[in-house]
Amino acid sequence: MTLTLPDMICFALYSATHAMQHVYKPLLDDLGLTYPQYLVLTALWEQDRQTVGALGRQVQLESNTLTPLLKRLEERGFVTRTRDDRDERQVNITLTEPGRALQARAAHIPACVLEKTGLSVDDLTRLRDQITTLRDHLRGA
Amino acid sequence: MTLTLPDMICFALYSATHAMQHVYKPLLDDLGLTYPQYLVLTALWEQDRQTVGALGRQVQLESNTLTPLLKRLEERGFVTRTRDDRDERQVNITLTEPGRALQARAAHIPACVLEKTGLSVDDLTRLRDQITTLRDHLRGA
DNA sequence: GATAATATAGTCGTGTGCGATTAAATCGCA
DNA sequence: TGCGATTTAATCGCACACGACTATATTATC
Repeated sequence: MTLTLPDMICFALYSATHAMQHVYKPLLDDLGLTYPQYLVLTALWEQDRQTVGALGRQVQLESNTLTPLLKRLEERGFVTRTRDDRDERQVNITLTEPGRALQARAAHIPACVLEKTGLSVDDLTRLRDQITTLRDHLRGA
Repeated sequence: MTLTLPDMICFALYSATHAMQHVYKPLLDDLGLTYPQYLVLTALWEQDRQTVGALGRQVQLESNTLTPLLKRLEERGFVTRTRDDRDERQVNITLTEPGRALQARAAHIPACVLEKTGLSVDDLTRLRDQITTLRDHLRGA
């Protein structure tokens, strides 16, 4: 049995993810951020000073992806990367003042995206929960 | 207002897409295919001999992504790339015999993935339709 | 029939993702 | 205390994605 692309839930996810990033693109361009960089900063705005590993568990990325991304954020002056004194294996990521200031400049983004979805907050919340449940099943949880 | 990652539907999509690709990975490794390559072949199994542009409209990718991907599929002997005689701007992508044979070797994949989702076919169908609707809204349809 | 506009693939540069591996620090346990 | 196992980032190589641009072919307009 072979399904066609429109029948496949994997393709629905794949193409919806790309469409979502396409909506974010112009909004993030104004801040000079890529989409994964925005996700990492969102985690840091919620909780500053996290290790690479802790950030990775939140955004679901490994150090092989995060390390170069974080170096780029450091080059742009949004975060600092410092070895932990107590455990030198770990690297602490801390927001700089410009990095913190981005939060205010990004505050309008969720409403812009919500409007583009054409769905109500309730519908989106339900859909988000279903997608999250699917993801957790796939991850073997 | 700033949402946390678990609240964001964009992150639900993003992380679910990665989890889905993680499930496909070992299944596709057996065939020597990447996930986007599998999507392109799915389109060709449904309808052989398509132009680069037609394939791109189905999998939602541009020629800058498709051309190198299709060259790799050609190198592996799964497709041929030939300029159209009537319109030399277009390149026709055609399955080879090994490329067609892959369809049978991939036939078990949908059932394997379905099982990993832990959801019923009905639930998945409903979820797929909701995600597709969201995608089409985001694309401005 | 010449030429501007459009369509189609392709090229290039940047930034992810990720499997495999490495280097260094810490931990566990005899 | 010493030493193997584990943890943590980082490195490397490959394959997407995609914006910007290019080259060529076709179409439209006069």
